Amino acid sequence: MPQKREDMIAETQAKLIKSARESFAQHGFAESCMDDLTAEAGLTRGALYHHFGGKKGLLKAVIQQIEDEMTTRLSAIKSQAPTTWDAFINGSIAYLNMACEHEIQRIMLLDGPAVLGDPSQWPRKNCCIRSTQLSIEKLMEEGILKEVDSLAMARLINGALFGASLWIANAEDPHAASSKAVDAFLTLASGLLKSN
Amino acid sequence: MPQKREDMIAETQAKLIKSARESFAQHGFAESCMDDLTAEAGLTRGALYHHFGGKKGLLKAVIQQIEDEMTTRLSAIKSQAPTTWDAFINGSIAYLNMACEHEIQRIMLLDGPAVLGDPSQWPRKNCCIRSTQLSIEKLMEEGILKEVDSLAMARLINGALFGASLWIANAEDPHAASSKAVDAFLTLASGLLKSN
DNA sequence: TCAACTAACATGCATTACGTATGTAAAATT
DNA sequence: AATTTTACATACGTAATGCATGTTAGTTGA
Repeated sequence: MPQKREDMIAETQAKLIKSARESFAQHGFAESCMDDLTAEAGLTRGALYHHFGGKKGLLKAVIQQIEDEMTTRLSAIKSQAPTTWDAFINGSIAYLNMACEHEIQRIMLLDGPAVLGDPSQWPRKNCCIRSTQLSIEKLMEEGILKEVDSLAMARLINGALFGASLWIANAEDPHAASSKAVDAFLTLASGLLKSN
Repeated sequence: MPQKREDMIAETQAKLIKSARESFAQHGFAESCMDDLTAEAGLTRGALYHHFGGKKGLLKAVIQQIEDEMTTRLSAIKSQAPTTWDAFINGSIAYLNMACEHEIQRIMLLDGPAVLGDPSQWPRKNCCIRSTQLSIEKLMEEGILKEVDSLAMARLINGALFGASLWIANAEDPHAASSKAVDAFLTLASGLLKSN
């Protein structure tokens, strides 16, 4: 029985993205070879060029997938928090932890910006920053936070967590570093509160 | 008259670094071609491999030079500040502004970490982070700041400023964005103060 | 249902950039 | 002055990219 075209396409793309994700995470974008990567998926470079237009296009697709997963994980955590402030803090810590994961750090935080530029101009427009921004706006509406530009603050905070994650991932004792980073972040975040 | 060998070497290396700096800043590391780059310096790839061992080695040298310049600029600004807190704030804002400069953003903040990994393990060990860390330690000694891990906090802060710089550099109105970022940063930094 | 078409890939080739091995000339050493 | 070192240039092999061109399988219209 002949296979549906749509399904074949989706399957092919999924295989390529999966392969690319593994290769990019393991070797980095620059050192990943398209021949190896596609062979791993049981395909050739022809399929890659057809569906994604090239290596950068494939990276975009991989990033899109990872961003979707991060968004899902983040919103699950934030939705469990009792207060908006807790959601903000727990979400931030969750983001910090995710940023320490090798795959995310390598693809999303190192290669992504270097190859594709400013994350806010990516396909999914970097939903992690948006998530932070929305928390901040909600907290300001609730009158808990000082008045600031929410986007600017979200950028600062996400950047801070990224900086910390780079440190943690390369520390001799990542666990200890992580705990210090969380402490420091809580201190820093207290600057946002009207009263503390 | 024969030229001193040491001087010739220094001159050759300086020419290569200068060329590389321009090329890396303009085209990015990955898109920079070693043949073009060395030709621009009036040399060939042979000289490059001899002195720097390869493309990454040259990037290291370029980063080293830029870091030295940033350190000089930063310490000049910090030394003019009347108080330790002012030095910290002015230094941070100066770092933010430098991070918006195209050359620094491209080479130090995007390509550098992607190609060479964690900045704290670079030749100059990222003196900008150290500078921030020293300010924080001094402020804690003066009893102005809450007690935190100074290195963790320095990482958070430098990361925050980097995140903001990426935003500013890609904003429609960079000037307005910069001013918002500075405001937001001052708010955030107030979290460090014991009393505010 | 069968012909015409389209799209999903594979294959082959040209280009280009990298890295190294070797060559050479000038300076340093003896 | 002879020898050795070293700062480069040159030449070549290799590998990865991107495109141009196949080929085969699905899809569509009569």
